[in-house]
Amino acid sequence: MKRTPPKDTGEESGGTAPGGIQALDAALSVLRVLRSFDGPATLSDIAREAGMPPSKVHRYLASFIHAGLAVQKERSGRYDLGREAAELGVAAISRNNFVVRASDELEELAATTGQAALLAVWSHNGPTVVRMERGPHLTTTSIGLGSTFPLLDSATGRVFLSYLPSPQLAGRLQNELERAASVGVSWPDLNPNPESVEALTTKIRRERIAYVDGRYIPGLSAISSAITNWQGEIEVAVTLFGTHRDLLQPDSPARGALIDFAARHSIVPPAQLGNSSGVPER
Amino acid sequence: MKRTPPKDTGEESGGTAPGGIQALDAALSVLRVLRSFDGPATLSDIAREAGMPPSKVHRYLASFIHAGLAVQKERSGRYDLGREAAELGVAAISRNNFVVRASDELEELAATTGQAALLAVWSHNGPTVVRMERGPHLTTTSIGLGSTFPLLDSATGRVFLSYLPSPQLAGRLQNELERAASVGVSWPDLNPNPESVEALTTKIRRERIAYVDGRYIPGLSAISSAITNWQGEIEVAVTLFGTHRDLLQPDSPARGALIDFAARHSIVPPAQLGNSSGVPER
DNA sequence: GAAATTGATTGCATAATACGCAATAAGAAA
DNA sequence: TTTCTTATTGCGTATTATGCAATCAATTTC
Repeated sequence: MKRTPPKDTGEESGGTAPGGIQALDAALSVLRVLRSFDGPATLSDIAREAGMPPSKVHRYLASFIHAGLAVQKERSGRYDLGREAAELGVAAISRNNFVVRASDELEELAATTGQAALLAVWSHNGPTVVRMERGPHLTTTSIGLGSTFPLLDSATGRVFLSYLPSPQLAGRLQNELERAASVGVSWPDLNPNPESVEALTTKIRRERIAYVDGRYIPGLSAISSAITNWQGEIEVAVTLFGTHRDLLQPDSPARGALIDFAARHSIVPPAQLGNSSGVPER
Repeated sequence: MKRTPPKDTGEESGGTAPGGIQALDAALSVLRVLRSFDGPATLSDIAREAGMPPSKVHRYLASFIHAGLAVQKERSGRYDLGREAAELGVAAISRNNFVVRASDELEELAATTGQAALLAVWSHNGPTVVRMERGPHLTTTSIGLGSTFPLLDSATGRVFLSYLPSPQLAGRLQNELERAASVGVSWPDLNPNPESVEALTTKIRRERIAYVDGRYIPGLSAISSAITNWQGEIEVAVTLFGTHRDLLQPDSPARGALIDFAARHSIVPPAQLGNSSGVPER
């Protein structure tokens, strides 16, 4: 009796793990499906979404229930995440440090993109560099640990501009807008007024990438992306910079790698918890 | 060649699930072991704790890594919980009605009290921040999503100290008591010994408010209260914090608002169902 | 209320793979 | 550089996960 061949549909969990256990891979894809529902789900819903026969899914769910990761509601018969899922997750949250985890892989990001890379967090002085990898080509730069950036005139600053709640930004943004207006500065993609700032930040959040069309530091190009938490707030900005303007091209490999890096280090919010849009109210 | 018979040692995960999948049961017991470490662990540590051969555990970990539930640190080779575990946890928390309802009104609490506000749930690493509102005045803080707190030296920790059953607290409390005693630390309202802890927790449960007389973080004051379920067990701690020490005054409006908030989000246990005092047996 | 339909759960034969064990590779210590 | 320790991988086979059908349970229809 032949087993059905593996489905060729693009599975987000990406099929089987080399050196892993196939049954476990399949089971974990079921757990992921269970997680992706907004709330309790029927066996047939789960099986349909997982692309598996209900009897197979039922056995996986039996084990998840036994382990406390899932529960079956008595009245409706629906399955939901169990207490152990919360405990596992909160343990993971308590061990998650966005800066440390991004730092662990920053060297590799710099190496594969061929750019210098930095991490910045928000501080009293604005976006502040907390970690930096020089990468293969960077020779000299004044940017180093502790460097800060303006909000409007740097890729990193624009990322914070796009994700921080207004109260945190207010004074600093106001100062920069006034300064730019008083010396008649504007950018191809930004005029120093609130409407233009709003349009730019909407674009940055949509595209998950920021840059400055023009130059912050002569001879340097930079792109930046946000690592966000489950409230949709920015935790760290990841920035690539180097001397080649092709870094700014929409199809540059580094750009894709950066967006991917930031996404891999972000924790996506579920629909219900707080900000359903994933973006702080502005 | 016979497979080794199942270990007769009392496995907390309770062996195999009727109607489940044995490999999955075993793998999930490994995941539970990984969770139980305070941080990254070596393969041999995990295998020893799980009572399994390292090669078997390695294969399970390969699948967990593939699914994003675990990561292996490049430098140390140690294994830790991954991003998918965190996202699973956030999803599971978002199905906890106590957390969801408190989250829905957290922003308002922060606004009306003028303080930053946070929600913390218990994890293996202690009280862990799962939700946070910065409020009108907080600009920078090292407290963020995923932050954990000590039991004795934080308002949030003291709330959990007052409501969690002793077995859950035992190791962590013991460590903190020993550490405080060894460096000669004490607080105006707490000496590092069990009797003093008992008196403090009784007071906290009576008043439904906890704070630290002294400072956990210099310049920050915090008060915390428990949201409890129908069995009188703590589900979430709600904490207000800010830079003004008047937050700690017994007549401060924020204090009253916090106690009211927690009470409104708690379920009063029915008097006829056991614990009429609403306190878990200690 | 009975019959039909739908969804959940379980039994069973067997194809598939999880497993133990040993070998190999990689990393750390001397 | 050598030795020791830990992590990872190969492989034969014993074990079990699986597909399919049957059974059970719940819901819907008449």
